[in-house]
Amino acid sequence: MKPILPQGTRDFKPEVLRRRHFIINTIRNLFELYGFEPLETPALENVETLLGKYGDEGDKLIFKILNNGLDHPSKQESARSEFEKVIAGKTVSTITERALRYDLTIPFARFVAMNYHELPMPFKRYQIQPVWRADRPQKGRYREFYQCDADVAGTYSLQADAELALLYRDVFRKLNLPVSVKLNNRKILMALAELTTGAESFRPVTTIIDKLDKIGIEKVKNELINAGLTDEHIQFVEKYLTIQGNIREKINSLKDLFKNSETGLQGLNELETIFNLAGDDPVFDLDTTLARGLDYYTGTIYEVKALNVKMGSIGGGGRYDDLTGLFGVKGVPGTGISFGIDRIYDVMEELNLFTENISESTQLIFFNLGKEESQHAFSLMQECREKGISSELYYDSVKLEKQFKFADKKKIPYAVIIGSREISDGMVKIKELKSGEEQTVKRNDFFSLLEKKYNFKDHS
RNA sequence: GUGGCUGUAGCUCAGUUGGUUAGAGCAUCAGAUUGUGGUUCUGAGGGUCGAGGGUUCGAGCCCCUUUAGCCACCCCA
Repeated sequence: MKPILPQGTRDFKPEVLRRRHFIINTIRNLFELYGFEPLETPALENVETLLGKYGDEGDKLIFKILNNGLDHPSKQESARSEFEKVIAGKTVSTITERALRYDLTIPFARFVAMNYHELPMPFKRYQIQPVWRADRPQKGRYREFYQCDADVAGTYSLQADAELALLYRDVFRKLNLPVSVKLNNRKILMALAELTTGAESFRPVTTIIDKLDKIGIEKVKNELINAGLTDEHIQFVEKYLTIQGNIREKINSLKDLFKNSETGLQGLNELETIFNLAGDDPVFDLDTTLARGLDYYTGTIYEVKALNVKMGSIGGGGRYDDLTGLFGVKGVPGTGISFGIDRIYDVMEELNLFTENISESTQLIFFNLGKEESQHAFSLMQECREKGISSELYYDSVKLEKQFKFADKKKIPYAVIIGSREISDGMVKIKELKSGEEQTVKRNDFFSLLEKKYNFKDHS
């Protein structure tokens, strides 16, 4: 049979994985620095846990798992009739009762609801795991991809929101990736709906204005007309969308625009508090067009866009005042962000931001020049390993061309050569493979040379 | 779910208006050469042209179906 991957999934080769680990480690270290604790949840959740949490579109994209044992004779009859309901678009627990995780937030909410009384509150957790969506793959979109989430449960404090904004800033600063971290507040969007066609039109109006950067102001206005907004309303929306200036100026203009809306002013005060805490930084921006799709956001919303590259958002998140209500625990607010490391990887690859040494693993390769020679090499290699220097000895005594090529493929920076001549002289030869430069030293001086010239540290 | 583009050697790709035995570079393997050393030279293996059907004397090339990948829409990380 042909070896083949399911659509939208990927194998990660060593050099790719090293780069992914570099991104993940950067994020994880900062999560820890900010006081978040690790959590993992199962790949599988019960279907009911996930359904209805992501809107109608989201429900369609959840991978559902067929129950086992449907072929059992005693079940065949009911399975057949229940399957009719599946065809009709319903989800039936006798056919499917488990599904693959769609994001990390709902499983987190489920976890908090289940463990509320044992957890330190507020609970700050981070989670780095794959999620699955039955979307059609395209650029920057996979059916299996990783999310790195940091969420805070159990506080209304805007300090948490400010921390998350700073976390975004720090991660992308550390990755050397130019981005814009955009913030907005759902309350402002709610006020906008209230001041035009009423609160119930919140969703259609926000989805339309969210498209502004994609389709332009004229098409947005057309769609708003179709949605039933009057000329007066549209004038107001246009004013809102075209507010210019730095963050402070934008907030002031918006305060003026929403002076009659308590909700709007509240959202603006929240944003002001967050920006004051987070401090001035050109990465931050107040983006009035930012809406975000997920239904549960109620306050701050975030989105991260990579600069100078054509790619959807590489991070997003927001505040949700009722995180666990759906699971029966009331009054637990949450706020959180997510990093899409697959897209971050793609962007960094496109911008050539990975440094060469990321893919280095083994630092020293000992060439195998024969039975007796390799015995000397083996014992010196073990000394290297004891000193914490990652090293290996080529297993077979094959021609050097092969051993060089092996070293090249594994991106090993240095080769150690111990041939018969070196043995009889009590010497060791070390060669920097990139430059071809080589140096022969007494075996006793080997480690001091490594330390001095090649900057190897003794980690033992 | 809807639409567009693409599938030729392990990889990147040529392949003329349909015409004999489908090519190149890289990679792989073998040999020669090198002061035991990434070079160079010589040679070899490797293909159901994504799959199935059709048109034709004849299809890698034209038509239909199907599948996979990419891209766009929807939505999103």
